[in-house]
Amino acid sequence: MKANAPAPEVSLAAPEFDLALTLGSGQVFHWLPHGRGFAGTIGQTPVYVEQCGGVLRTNAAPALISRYFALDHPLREICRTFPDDVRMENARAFCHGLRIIRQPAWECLATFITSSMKQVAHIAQISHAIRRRFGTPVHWPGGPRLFAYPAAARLAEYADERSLRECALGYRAINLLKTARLIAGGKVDLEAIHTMSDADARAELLRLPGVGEKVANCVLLFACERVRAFPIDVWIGRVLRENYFAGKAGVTDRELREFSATYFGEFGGYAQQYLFHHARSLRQRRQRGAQRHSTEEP
DNA sequence: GGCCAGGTGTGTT
DNA sequence: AACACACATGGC
Repeated sequence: MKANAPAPEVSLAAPEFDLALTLGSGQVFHWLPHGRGFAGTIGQTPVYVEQCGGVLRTNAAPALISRYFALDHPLREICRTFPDDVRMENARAFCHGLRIIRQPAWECLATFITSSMKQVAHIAQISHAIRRRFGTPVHWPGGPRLFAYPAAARLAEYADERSLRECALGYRAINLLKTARLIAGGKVDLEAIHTMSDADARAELLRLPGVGEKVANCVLLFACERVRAFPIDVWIGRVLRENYFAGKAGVTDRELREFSATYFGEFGGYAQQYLFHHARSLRQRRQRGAQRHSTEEP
């Protein structure tokens, strides 16, 4: 485990940041625990990064690290914009230091196309399977083999539905393949959405097979800096219904969308991520508690 | 072994 | 616009 962790060559200040929390919050899926930190890729670059208090140590360029982990986001001010209610306050306290990172758009899009009706752990498995099979191996000297996420053009050329199903994509395989072809063929320009309005960028993403409201919002939030984008999945749906609609029956998806678009403010995407991670962590805690309880029985 | 998972596409009222 | 339903796979 500790073998092959490179001597971190660079340090950079990272106040108001929790690396492990950020990487474990379900916005990115390929980072692996390594040495005292994590190993992964940022685009084509193999990266090792570890946190020691308010400092990050890494073998990569500080500018690359700083941009990817969004260390420039004014996190304290962002959290101040959250609405003042009990659930939000608990999530904010629990997620102190969690940042919305800047992922490469294609790998974010592709990963979330594979995410529907999948648990977080399984999304990570699929990401690694696709990287191993179609991605470029990269590594630092003496380090473990890491794989960059294959570009859309690479999947369009080398993958087919069968090989993607072998990566455990199931029925999502054809969607990823068709989307890769649309982007590789220039029918949809992922770069162009960065300069569009939120609404236009969302509409453009919705043209892609396997991309609905939820996945489009994930891409806008995690790859396009649209910090207001508010993905609503089963977890967030439950949080909203239970905490902001008093568990009332018959609340429609449309009502949830309209409520969340305004109530959580200009950094709604951040609020959403805090609520999401908090809710998932609470369940894990409950499950471990229940497990411990059941194993206490004779 | 049934239930659930960071949903989407399709077809029907 | 709202709803029902199918869709693969793995963890618990």
